[in-house]
Amino acid sequence: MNTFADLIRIAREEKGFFLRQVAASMDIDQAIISKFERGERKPTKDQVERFAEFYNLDKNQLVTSWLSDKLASYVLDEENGEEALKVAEEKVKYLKTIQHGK
Amino acid sequence: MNTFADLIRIAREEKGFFLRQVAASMDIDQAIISKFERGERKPTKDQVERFAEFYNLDKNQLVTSWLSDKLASYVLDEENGEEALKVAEEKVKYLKTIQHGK
DNA sequence: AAACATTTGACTATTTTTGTCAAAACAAAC
DNA sequence: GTTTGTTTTGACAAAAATAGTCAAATGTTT
Repeated sequence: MNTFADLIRIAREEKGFFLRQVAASMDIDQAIISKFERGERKPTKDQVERFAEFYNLDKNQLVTSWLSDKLASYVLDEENGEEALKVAEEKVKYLKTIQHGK
Repeated sequence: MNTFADLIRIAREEKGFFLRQVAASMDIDQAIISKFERGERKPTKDQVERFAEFYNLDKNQLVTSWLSDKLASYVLDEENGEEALKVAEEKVKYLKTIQHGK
């Protein structure tokens, strides 16, 4: 259950990069990357995919981590958050059957 | 597994109101309510709560329906949507334990 | 304290979401 | 088939949320 923030920070430290270097390579302001690594800001999906490529991380895993972070923070202060997440799963399953069988 | 749209449309029809009447009572443009009832637009949380009051519906149930709609449509076209919803549940549970024990 | 890395915060830009309005579409009655 | 009444559509404006930029502040090592 890793956060996106932890995953990219650990990946960077393992490779021994400085923020400045990653920022230059990926063409993203280093202040923003710093915020990504502390979960203060959420990247776009495109950026997530580029991080996966840059650090050679599994793309699906990283996207799932990022997306679940967003969902969790989105519903965290909602009284019905957990219940809504469960119901949403059912709705997604249902909606997908419709899409397929259209 | 009802959508917010269905719930408020059915509630209105049961009470025999016209959009115009609901719009006037709730001070929301009737075009928007029409879109709410077809799921074309999502109301704010405040509006959801006002709908619950206006139609005498269970507030928690209506909010959950609305929130799960939003989550479902949010992840519907994401490859990792369903998995992310599950992971998000775990993250929410975890984050709440932290909040409590702070 | 010098040199270098990271974090913070104020500000702007961009994107997404919401609101307004008038006209178009639909339906029933006559 | 036109009048009356309801709902839907779509173009546009307003507001809110999210993302990006930059310089200064903070932290760390030597």
